[in-house]
Amino acid sequence: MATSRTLRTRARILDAALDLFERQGYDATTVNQVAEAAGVTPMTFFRHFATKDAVLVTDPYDPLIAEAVGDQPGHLPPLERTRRGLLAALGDITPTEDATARRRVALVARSPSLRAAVAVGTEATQDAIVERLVADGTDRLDAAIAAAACLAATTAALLAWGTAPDDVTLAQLVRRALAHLAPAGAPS
Amino acid sequence: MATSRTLRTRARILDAALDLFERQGYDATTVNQVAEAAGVTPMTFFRHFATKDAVLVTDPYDPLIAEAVGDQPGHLPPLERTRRGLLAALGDITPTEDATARRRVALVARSPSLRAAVAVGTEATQDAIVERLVADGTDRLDAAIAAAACLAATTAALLAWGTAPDDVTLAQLVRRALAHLAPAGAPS
DNA sequence: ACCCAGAATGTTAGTGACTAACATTTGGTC
DNA sequence: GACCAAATGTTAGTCACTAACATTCTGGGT
Repeated sequence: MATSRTLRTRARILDAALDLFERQGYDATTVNQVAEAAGVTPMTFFRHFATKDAVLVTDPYDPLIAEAVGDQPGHLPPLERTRRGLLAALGDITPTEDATARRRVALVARSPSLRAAVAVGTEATQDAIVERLVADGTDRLDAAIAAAACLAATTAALLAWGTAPDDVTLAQLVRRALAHLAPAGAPS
Repeated sequence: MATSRTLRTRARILDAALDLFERQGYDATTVNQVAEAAGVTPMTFFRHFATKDAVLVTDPYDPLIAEAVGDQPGHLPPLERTRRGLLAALGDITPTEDATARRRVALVARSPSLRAAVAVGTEATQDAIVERLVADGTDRLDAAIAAAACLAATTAALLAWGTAPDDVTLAQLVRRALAHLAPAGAPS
């Protein structure tokens, strides 16, 4: 298969980008610099990552999250249903698979333009949740409000994790964030 | 004073932009087109609006909101304090001052790139709230979570308002959004 | 009416993210 | 060793945005 070469190139670009972004800042680093450091043409960079920020911002979790929300009891109000769904999907997440996750999040936390990119990505997740709730009869606006609030709290936790001490777990912070949205100091 | 000329030019640019954006879409419209339609140089466009999206996205409400949050009883949990503050600041808002508000919001609701710009703007509001809460002793992460959740719900209401029937009030939707975050079906 | 700062606009030239169309190389297969 | 297709390169362009400098207005004092 031809993917092995692809994967190696992609990894080289990613390494070079992470390195340069950390050393001189995201905004101060051009795609050309990253490409050159990776021994590659700028054009090739964009063939592997659709945008400059795509190197750092990726979230393929949408379908899982929407499913987890749908799995919660349908008689609950949308906010609580979403909250429990997110808790189920992310409450015990452990990004061991990707040791660079924290570096990426730390970079995102530092750059406004990157946080904007995260917001765009989050919107897709929000839409997925909304569609799932609407399918069960929830009013669209109510669903959007619930999803937006829960995801915003979760994102705040994610960004905080980027600059938190090493022994702090992402799952811990997410649980803490969602606990704030629990009905009146209620259980878990 | 020299501002009269400035205001007229700014208004011409704004009118031209709104018109073109509505007719051919935000992303499909270039700054050059807007400038030309306004009888002005692209450079002049940027002297009046720092970015292309600044024509549509502006929110000078940050200090008012932060103050309103600070005015709520300090013994309340941060989420409830923020919620009541936003309610006080926006719960009876009436954008009569600007008849184009709804057109602008409708445009924002249609374009992902514009929603990203809104997210960036909201971040400033969030920071203002967070600083105010932190000044009163709230933990920074808790403050960020509370502000993010409340503002996300509010933004969802704002975007919905853009495409809602004419007799629906922005204040109505904001109150509805924040009601979702009230502790256990509690009062107003 | 005249003049003159200073604001407002224009001009030119450039950077950086991204795209489209087409040419070239590379790696595995028969 | 020739062949096919994926991966990369090349070229040329668009668009948002910026900096430095030149020009034109506009209002206020004489």
